Amino acid sequence: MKNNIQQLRKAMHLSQEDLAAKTDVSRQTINSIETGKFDPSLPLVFKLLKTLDVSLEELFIFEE
Amino acid sequence: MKNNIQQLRKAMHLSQEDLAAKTDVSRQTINSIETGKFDPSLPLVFKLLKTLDVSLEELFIFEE
DNA sequence: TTATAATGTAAAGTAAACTTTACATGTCAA
DNA sequence: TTGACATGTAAAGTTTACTTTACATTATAA
Repeated sequence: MKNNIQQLRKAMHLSQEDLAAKTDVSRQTINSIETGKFDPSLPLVFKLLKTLDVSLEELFIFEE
Repeated sequence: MKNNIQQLRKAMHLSQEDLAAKTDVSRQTINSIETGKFDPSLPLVFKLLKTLDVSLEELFIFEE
C-alpha cells in the first residue's frame, strides 16, 4: 500500500504535527504511515481523507 | 463506523465464507465486521470494495 | 552561535485486527 | 428425521496499529 500523504500534507502547508492534531493521532503515527511502516486504520483513513480533501483513490495506491 | 457489507454481500448471493475466500480472510473476520465487532484493515477495505463493486462511501458510514 | 521547528527513528507498552479451533443454532433439502 | 449449509459467537493466540518517551539530525531564524 503506497500513499500520497506527505505530498498532500505539504501542499496544504501542514507539518506532521499539524496533521496529527487534526486527525487525533500522534505525530509518530503520521510519520510511520508516511514512511510506510504501517497502514492507517479505517477511522484514521476517513479523517485523513477529510483533512486532506481527497478521495480514497487519490490518497492510497493499493498493491496486492 | 457502520457498514453495508451484509446487504451488499447478499445482493451478490455470496455467503460469508464466499466473501471471506474472495478477500483472503477467515469467515469469522467477515462475520465480526458485519456484526460490528471491529473495522476492517485498509488492505481488506480495498478488497471488499473491489469484490462488492462499490465506493468507500457506499460501503461505510463514518461516525465520529 | 544559539535556539527553535520539523522530521526520522527506536523501544516498550497497549489496543485493535485477524487467526484457528470449536460449538450452538436455524433453515432447508433428501 | 437426518444431514448439509449458513450464521453467530467464544477463547486463546499472533500481528499490526497506535501510544508515550526519548534522542538525533537538519534547516533556519534571532
